[in-house]
Amino acid sequence: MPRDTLTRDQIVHTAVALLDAEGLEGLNMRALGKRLDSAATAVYWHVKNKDNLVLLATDQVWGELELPDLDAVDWRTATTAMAVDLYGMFTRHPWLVQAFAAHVLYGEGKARHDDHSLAVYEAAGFTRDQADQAASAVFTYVLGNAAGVAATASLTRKLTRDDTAAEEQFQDAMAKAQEIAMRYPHLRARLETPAAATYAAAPDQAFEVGLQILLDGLEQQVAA
Amino acid sequence: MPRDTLTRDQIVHTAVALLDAEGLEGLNMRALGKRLDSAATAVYWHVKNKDNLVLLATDQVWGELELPDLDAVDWRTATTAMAVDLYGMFTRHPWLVQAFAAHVLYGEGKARHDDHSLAVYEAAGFTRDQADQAASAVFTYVLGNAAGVAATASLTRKLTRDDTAAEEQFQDAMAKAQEIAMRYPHLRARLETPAAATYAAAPDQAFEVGLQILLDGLEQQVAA
DNA sequence: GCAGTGTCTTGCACAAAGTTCAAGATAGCT
DNA sequence: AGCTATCTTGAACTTTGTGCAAGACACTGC
Repeated sequence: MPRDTLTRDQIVHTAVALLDAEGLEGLNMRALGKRLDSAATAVYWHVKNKDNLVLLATDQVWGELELPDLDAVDWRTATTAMAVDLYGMFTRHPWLVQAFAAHVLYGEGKARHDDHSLAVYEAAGFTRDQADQAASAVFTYVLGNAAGVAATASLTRKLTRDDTAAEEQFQDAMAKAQEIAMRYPHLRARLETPAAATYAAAPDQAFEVGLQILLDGLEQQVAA
Repeated sequence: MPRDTLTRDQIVHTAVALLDAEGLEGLNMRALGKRLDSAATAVYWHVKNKDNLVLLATDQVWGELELPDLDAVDWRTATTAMAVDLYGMFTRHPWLVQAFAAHVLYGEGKARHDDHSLAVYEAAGFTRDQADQAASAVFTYVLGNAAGVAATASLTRKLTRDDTAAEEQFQDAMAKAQEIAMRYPHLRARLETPAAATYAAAPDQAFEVGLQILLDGLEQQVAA
């Protein structure tokens, strides 16, 4: 064993931690080096470049997912569990969404997840095309939700860090948003009612309800 | 009129063009300056910073959307049209997705769109909460689809530009992806059949079918 | 016509960040 | 003990965002 040498695994792990804490634009090689107690450039021996590092981090994170037992539960329970789990992954690692929008990321983790999805749908009586469609639609829906979460996370990070200037900029944006919303009748109605905080304030709940609606649609399809 | 001065509008327009052509990471102030035939830093007189510029570009692009006449068509036709239009916007400007995942973007354009969505659903008999939920779910679904499109667009750009190194890297990734897929039975089955090109090759079609499924779910909800 | 002022543009410069490279350090092998 | 393969380091180059001071231009009032 060479002295106290870096590992690719250790680097990826640290990168994930950094990404979680600082977001995609907060990841930089020098900061990573500092966390690893090594020169920034030492990383380049183990990893081709930054893009590649993000890709490895993505693969790593997919490993967190648990796949439900196919025989133990009905398909809606199973797909709901998978979708919620996926959503959780994105929530824990908001930078993932940006990574997904920026590069085509297909690796072991996604393959494992997709395969299991397809298995669930096919076991439930979906044709192969229907299963494809269902898996794709659900993943897409989760990803879309995750984008909202990621945006919010980025904002939150900015606000908790340099509360000096960012705070008032935020207040400004909020005020402007409100002013805009007031000019549109349906949005206005929502602002003017106590129950205003419906879905905007509870993205997780909106996600789950929407998911069930989507699954309703899928169920209807397979029943026909 | 001062000589040949820059306009904020002109800058934003050019920025959109550059973003469309080069993607989010292809937008830089010096390139923008070159397109505008001015110094890169001249932009800073009209725009606070790069983030702000992207935000303005986003607003600009929302203006492209057409809103269907509420009385002319039934709600499914209307929402389908809106969703497809939205999807088109994301397809034409893939960088939008990344922008949406990176910042909370709420402006005139989104407000206008949201308001009209809500109007459609409420006119169709959805309760207010149901309308909220429906609008959110559909937008989210479109955004998720757009993420896939954006990723592909970024890849395509990379491939058409420096075909030298990127090409073989791409082939490499494809080969690896295939190798992975072969280890998972359901994915493998899809690779081994002529009909393999189902949804992976036709994202637009998958989008529309999935959208209808989601709308089925929503319809069921309002009928109950 | 001319000085003055407000509006915009430019060039310079700096800092942050990705990446390369040559040189150094270390562990194991002979 | 020396050689080599494996890593680490520091310096350096490049790209990119952005601040700043100085300049250029048009329009005003005299």
